[in-house]
Amino acid sequence: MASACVYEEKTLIHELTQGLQLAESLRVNLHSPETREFLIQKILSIYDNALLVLQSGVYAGQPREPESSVSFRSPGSEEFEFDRPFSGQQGQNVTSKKRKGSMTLEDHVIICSGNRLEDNIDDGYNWRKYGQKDILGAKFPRSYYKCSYCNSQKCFAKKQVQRKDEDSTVFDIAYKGKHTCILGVQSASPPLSPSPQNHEITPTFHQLSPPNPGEMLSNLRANLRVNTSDLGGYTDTVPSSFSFPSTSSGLMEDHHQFHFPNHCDDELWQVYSQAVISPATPESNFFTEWGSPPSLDFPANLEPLISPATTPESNFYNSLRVYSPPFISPATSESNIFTEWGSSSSLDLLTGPADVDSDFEFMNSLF
DNA sequence: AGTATTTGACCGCC
DNA sequence: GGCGGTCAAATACT
Repeated sequence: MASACVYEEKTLIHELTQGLQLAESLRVNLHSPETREFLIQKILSIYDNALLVLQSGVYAGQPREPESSVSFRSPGSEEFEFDRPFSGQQGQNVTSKKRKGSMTLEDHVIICSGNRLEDNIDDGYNWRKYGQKDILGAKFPRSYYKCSYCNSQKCFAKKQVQRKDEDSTVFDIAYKGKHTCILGVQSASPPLSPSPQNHEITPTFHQLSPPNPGEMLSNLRANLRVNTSDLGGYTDTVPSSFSFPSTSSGLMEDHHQFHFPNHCDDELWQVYSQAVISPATPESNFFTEWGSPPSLDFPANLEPLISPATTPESNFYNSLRVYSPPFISPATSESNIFTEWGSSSSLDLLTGPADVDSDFEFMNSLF
């Protein structure tokens, strides 16, 4: 734990230092709306990351008591279990005294979705709603979803979606169980470049091994689509759906945050998505071996820049930042940014505005 | 007609 | 007994 704390401290310092630099850049670039917005988002993300590190308790040396539904556990903790179907549907926890359905295998995601409806939150999997419940003390009901392939493929992945009281544009999504379906994964990741391992989530502890970065981004590429059909109206329903692997594995509880700046109200072709995933387990040091950015086969119009976002010595998490020019070939009418990651990765993804080449170069220079 | 969603009832944990 | 999670019949949608 001591060494972990050192790493976390370095991560914090790195993040905050970067935030400082970005704030400085912001001051210099106040005149450029796009750059300004980008920098603000980056700074906010950095603060989010830093807070997550602090809140996780590992930095402070003492595990945080799980607050409400967000908690972090390591593979070594007792509550870490594998390959147990979610909920009491089968097998009903013989030993656990916990409330039915309160299994700890969860990924928690907080989504700032602008004005999107929860229906529009597309994480790449196919879900069927099977219940809705008013929760005591919550302003909005909680929706319960299960994988559409729960019957045909015995896939017991589930998720709960709850709109936040404080901010109705924010959804707290709890993923439980893991996808064992093939179709679900395939639909989530259309195989542009077929790679069998991309379409299967192996329900074993091996999921904690680092994903192949190239693979990861290949999936990302395969699912980068820009919605062109819904952008016509300056409506408040921004069509920037996104995807994330629902349950990286269900092996640990992670806390991810997604921010969806709602810019389409103002600028038609500006599609801006940013995802920040911050694994919380101190053991997430699987990616530290990424010495250099993976070689990627991105189409010319995507040409992302990839860089390790944290210092190599940081084992708390690593991020991969992907910047892509704004006009990702709109082959389909959906925006679907999908990534696949292990439990301990972090991925920043940003699709920039259309006419900001100079800003883009500037952003590139930041990393 | 087949599929998805809604919603009241039920179950089990606390 | 209260509450959260799930089931399943009814309903809506395609």
